[in-house]
Amino acid sequence: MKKQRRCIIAKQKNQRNEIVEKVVSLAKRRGFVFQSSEIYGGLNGCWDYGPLGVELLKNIKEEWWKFMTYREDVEGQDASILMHPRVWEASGHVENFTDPMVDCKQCKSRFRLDVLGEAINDAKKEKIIASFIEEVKGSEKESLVMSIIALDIPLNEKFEKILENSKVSFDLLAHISCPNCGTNNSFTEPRKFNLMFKTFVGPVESEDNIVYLRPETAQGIFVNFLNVQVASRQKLPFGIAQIGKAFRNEINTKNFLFRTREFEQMEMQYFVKPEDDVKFYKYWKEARIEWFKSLGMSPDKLRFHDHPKEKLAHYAKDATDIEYLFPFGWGEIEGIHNRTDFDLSRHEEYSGKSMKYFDEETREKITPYIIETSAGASRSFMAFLIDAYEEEEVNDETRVVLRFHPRLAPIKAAIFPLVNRDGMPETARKIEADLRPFMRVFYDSKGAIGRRYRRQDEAGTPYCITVDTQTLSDNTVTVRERDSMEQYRIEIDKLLMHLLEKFR
RNA sequence: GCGGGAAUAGCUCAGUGGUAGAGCCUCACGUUGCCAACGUGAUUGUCGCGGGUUCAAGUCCCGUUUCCCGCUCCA
Repeated sequence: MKKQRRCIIAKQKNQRNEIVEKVVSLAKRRGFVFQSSEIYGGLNGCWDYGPLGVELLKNIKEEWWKFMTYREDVEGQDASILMHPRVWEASGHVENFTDPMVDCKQCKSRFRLDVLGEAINDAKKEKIIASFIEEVKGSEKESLVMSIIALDIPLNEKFEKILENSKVSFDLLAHISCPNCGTNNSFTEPRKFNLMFKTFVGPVESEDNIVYLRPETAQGIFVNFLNVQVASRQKLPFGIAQIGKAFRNEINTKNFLFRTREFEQMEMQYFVKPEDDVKFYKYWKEARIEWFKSLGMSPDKLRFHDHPKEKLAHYAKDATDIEYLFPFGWGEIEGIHNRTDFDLSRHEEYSGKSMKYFDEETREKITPYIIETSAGASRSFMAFLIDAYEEEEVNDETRVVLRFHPRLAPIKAAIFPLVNRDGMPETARKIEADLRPFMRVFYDSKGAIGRRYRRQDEAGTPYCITVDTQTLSDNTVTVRERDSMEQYRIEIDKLLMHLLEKFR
C-alpha cells in the first residue's frame, strides 16, 4: 500500500518533469552532458560537456560572437578570471553579494536568516516578539522594535525586519529555537555568507592575498573600457563583448544546467551617451530576443520579464529578463540592464583613475551609461536542447529527434553507404573526406539504414547523405532531411555547395 | 537550508533476507537494398558510498553523497 502510493506520487512527479529527465538521460547517453566527477559520486551542481555537447555549446557561442561582434560598433575581449580584489569592492559584490546566515551551536545546522523566519508560524511569531519586547523593555532597542511593529505591513514582514536589523537581530534570535534540534538560545551571531568563491594568490593563504573567482564577466569589461576604446579608436556608442566562465557559490543548485556554481556567460556591455540610454536599451532588448528566435527557439516559449522599478538592483535604472518556458517554468536565459554610470563611476572612485570619455563634439568629459546584455551560455544551451527535443510517432514507433537549427547542430551531416559493399563504402568515404574540411561530419556503415537515420535524429544531425546503387551509375546521392524525413537526389559535385548554403 | 522522493549494466527498469536479471543500446559475424528489420554470438555491475544488524544484505537499520520535486533563493 505504502509502496503503491509512493509509486503513484513518483509517477506524477515524473510526468511533470518527464521532459527534463528524458533530456538529461539522452544528454548522457549521446554525450551531450555528463555529471562532473561522476565516478566519485558527482559534485553538486557541476556538469561536464561531452563530445556532442561541446560542439553545441561552441556553436551557440560562435553564433553569439558573430551576431554581437561582427559589426562596426562592438569589439571583443577576453579578461582573466582572477582580478584585483578591489574590483569586487567597487562593484559592490564584496558588500552586497551576501546572505546573512546563522549556525545552531547545538546541532551545527546552518540557516539563512530570512528562511529561519519562514519556518515559524504566525502565532509563534507573536509570542516570540512579545517575550522579546518584555526583555528589552526600557532600552532604546524597545523603541526601535516598537517602531517596526507600528508599520502597516504583515506580521511576517515585521518579524523579518526585526530579524534582519543588525542592532536587534541577535537578541531576537535568543528567543527562537532551532528548527532542526529544537534547542533554545543556541544561535551564533548572524554573519554574512558571500556568494563569491575565494582563493589565494601565491603560496601563503592569508587575508592579504585573497582573490575571487569572478561572479560575472562584466567587471572585466568595465575596467578595460578605456583600454579598448583607445586601442580600437571607437566612439560612443560602442560595445565590448566577452564570453567566459563565471562562478557563484550558490546555496542551492537546481534544475540540471539551470543553476550551477560554475557557468558561462556571453556578455556585451554597450557604452552610450547618458541621453541615449533609453533608445539603446530598447534596441538591444529587441535584438537579443530576436537572436534566440533566429536560431529556431520557439517564439511562444520566449518572453520578456520586465523588473518592476521598486525591485531593481542598486545599479540599474531599467532591467528585463528574456525568459524561456522550461518544463519547470519560466526561467531567465538573458538579462538586459540599463546600468547607468554606476559601474564606471564606482571604478573611478575606487581606482582613482578617470574612467571618463572625451566627447569631441561637445568638448566635454562624460561618464557613459552602460546597457548590458548578459546571456547565460549554459542556460541557453539547456534551452536550445530542451526546445529542440521532440518525440513523434512514426510507423507505430517513437522517433526521438533533436530539431536543432542547422547552424547549432553538433554534427552537420552524416554519410552512409546504403550497404557495406559493391563500392558504396569507398564512394561514401570519399564524400566524407571532401566534406570534412568544411563541417563536422560523421560516417556510419553499421546496421540497417533506418537505424542509422534514427541515431542521427537523436543527435540532431540535420542531413544524412546516402550512397546507393544509383550512385554508382549516375554520381548522385540522396539527401535525407531530419525534420521532414524526406529525401531528394543531388549530384555529388554539387553536394558541398548545397550543404554550405544550408548553414549560411 | 527545510520538507518529500530516488539511486541496481551505457539507457529504462524488475528484483520484500538465500546463485544479480530483462528490454533497449553497443560490438562481431551472417543476412538485408531507404526509416529503430532478422538470426547467432559477445561485452558490460565493488546494486551511489561508509558503517551496523544477521549464518547470510541489492533487500532491514544508521550515516553520507548525488539527482529530482516543493518551499526558499537567484545582489
